[in-house]
Amino acid sequence: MTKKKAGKDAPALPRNSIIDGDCIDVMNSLPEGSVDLIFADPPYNLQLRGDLHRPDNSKVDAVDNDWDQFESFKIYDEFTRAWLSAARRILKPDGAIWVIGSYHNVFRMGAELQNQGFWILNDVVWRKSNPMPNFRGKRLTNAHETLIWAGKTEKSKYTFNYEALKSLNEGTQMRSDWVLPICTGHERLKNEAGDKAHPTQKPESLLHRVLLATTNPGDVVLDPFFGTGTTGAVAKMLGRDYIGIEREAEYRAVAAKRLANVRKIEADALEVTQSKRAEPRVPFGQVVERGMLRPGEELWSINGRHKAKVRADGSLIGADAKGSIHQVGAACENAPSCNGWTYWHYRRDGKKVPIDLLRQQIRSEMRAN
Amino acid sequence: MTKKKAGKDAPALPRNSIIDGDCIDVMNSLPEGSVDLIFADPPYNLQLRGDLHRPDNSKVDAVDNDWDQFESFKIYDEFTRAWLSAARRILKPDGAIWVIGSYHNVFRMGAELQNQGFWILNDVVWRKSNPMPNFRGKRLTNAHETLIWAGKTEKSKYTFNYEALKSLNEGTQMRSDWVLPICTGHERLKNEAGDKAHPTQKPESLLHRVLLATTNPGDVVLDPFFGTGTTGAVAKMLGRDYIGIEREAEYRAVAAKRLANVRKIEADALEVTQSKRAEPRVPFGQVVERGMLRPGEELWSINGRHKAKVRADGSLIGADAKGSIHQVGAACENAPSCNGWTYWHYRRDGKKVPIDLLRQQIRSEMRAN
DNA sequence: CGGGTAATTGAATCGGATA
DNA sequence: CTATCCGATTCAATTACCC
Repeated sequence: MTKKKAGKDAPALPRNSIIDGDCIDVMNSLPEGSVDLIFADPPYNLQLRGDLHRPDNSKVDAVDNDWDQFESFKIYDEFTRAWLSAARRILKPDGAIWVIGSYHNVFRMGAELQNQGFWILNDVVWRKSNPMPNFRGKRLTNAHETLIWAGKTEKSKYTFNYEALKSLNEGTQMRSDWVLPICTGHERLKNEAGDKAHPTQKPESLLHRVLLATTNPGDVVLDPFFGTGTTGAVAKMLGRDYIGIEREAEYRAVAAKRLANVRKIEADALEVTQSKRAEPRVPFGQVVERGMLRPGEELWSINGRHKAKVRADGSLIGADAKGSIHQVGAACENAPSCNGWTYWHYRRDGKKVPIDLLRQQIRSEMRAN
Repeated sequence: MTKKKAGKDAPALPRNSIIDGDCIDVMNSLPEGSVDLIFADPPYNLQLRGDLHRPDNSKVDAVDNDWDQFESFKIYDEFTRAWLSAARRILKPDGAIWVIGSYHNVFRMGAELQNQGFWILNDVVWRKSNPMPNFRGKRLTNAHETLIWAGKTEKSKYTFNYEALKSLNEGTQMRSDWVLPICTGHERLKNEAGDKAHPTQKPESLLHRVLLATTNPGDVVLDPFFGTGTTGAVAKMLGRDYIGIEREAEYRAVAAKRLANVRKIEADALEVTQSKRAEPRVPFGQVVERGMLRPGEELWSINGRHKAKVRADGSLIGADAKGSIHQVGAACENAPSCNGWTYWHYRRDGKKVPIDLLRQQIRSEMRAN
């Protein structure tokens, strides 16, 4: 009989399977110290009040599932403590965990990770390239989610494939902010009725980066909130073993079907070609924020016939119009449109300088990283 | 004895000054409910070791081997609880707070904000365009810090200059991820020895965006960890009043010198793009009263599919409904609500004109008095 | 099949004044 | 406190539809 770390009733690790049940119970039944990586996307505990409509009067399909309802922060904290503790037990000593959340829950998860002795390695920001806007104009567009990457302990010799991520990032060090689109189109799984199969399906690109960065082929990746199985699909594709835990039969069915169709990809095909980065858009407001032009300063038109004053919010106020550098320029010239960047000039040392020079300066700083 | 909100020893609010002392003591001495906005950049865990006392008042030794991680968090949490509680007391009912931190402390601050009843409005990622690289290649480049923006309570009617931020972003609404460079160059304050005057000086561009977004001219902005006074400098420049609390004499001296040299920008450059919500309300009945539309005249929906007749009391009567311009519009579109001003059009010279034009005319007459 | 336009949709803590 | 009414408010990406 082989020596094993778990109690005698602990089953062998059920690699590449989807387990039915509550994730805390299931994890407690698995052998201690047996999993290389855990990726967890738990309920966010959104506290939505009424309905929300878009400006075109269509209704936003909210996440109102029972599994996201908690009575209080205290109840949510107890839930977090329980599943994180169960997750920690089954991690190998050099194992690591990723959790993802929004401001509703991520601070509580992060604090509890620290309380339990996990060692935070990075927090990572998933910057969504196409987030849902803020329809009422009452807050900032909620354009990101936060991931936390933590080792089981401070001493854990965690896996980090530095070079792989560097090449993913066109040869420069991967940063803690990742720009990736949300999961839409064909990748978004639908049920028979044609509706989304799961309200919060994550994009495969996100898991691809996580698993490429922090696991090796053959590693065991466990996801306690498996949903429709994005973690499993990417793990299988990348030659890692997965274990999914999911208590909703409907999600398990979708995930099982999905996983059956996933092909492991060849090692040489793993290299991903990143799309070329477009020249970053620079709003004129940044020129003001950065103090390159001062609110109240005057700009002159390229022909010298018009002037306008810079305001603190990056808008201009001219003789007859106020608005963006483009709008006010167009109004001055009585033209349908105008490139404000080349139209407006400021004075330095008696010379007229196009504001586009300031934009170029910002862009070169951005490129320099 | 008159009833007042602050304790009897509470002084008047010391606007535009830098106060010497521990921020918890100082805030507790200020009048309750008197501050519009708090911006706080508290010290991190590690930096506190030499400065903090344990709950039993024994001094924490920086090189104390008994200092374990758990106790470190416990003491940091007590510190966070104390200063956040003091901050909350002096906020106006509709006040708000910003805190900034990294993964070392921001999760604990966020959780405590929620525990105390602050209502998180957004978490904001300051994405550094020029971060320090991770030299050892063991983790991701730590390229961001996290800010949390929270109202004093869920019900607080917080200030948010939506249009101004939209303007800063050249016409599209501002997102929760902000790309701004770190504080370097001539903006970075140096001491006599030529070293940086403060280890974590924040860029003015960051404060510019925060204050432009969530305060109005004349508001009181308090910073309990004032450091070299970036919050005060930007507040003064933008015509807001500041209160800085700082216990290190060296930082206070640098901040005082800095603030003396800050010029407030002119009032007209401070004006910011206004929301339509600020415009005075015009009842549709005024349009009829003033004879701009005659009772009996027909209006057409924006899509041309519905019509309705104007009645003498400023209500409409359509095919299936009667009532206000908004109610009849909503009924026509089978929508939960409708802005009748932009929905309904009248005919002049064969052209369809939105009735909102008539409202604008009335408003401009009101402005002219 | 192509090209252009319209429609759909996404982890959302999304009013405020007046009676 | 609740109920009612006015009226302000969206970005990127994909898919569907039409000619």
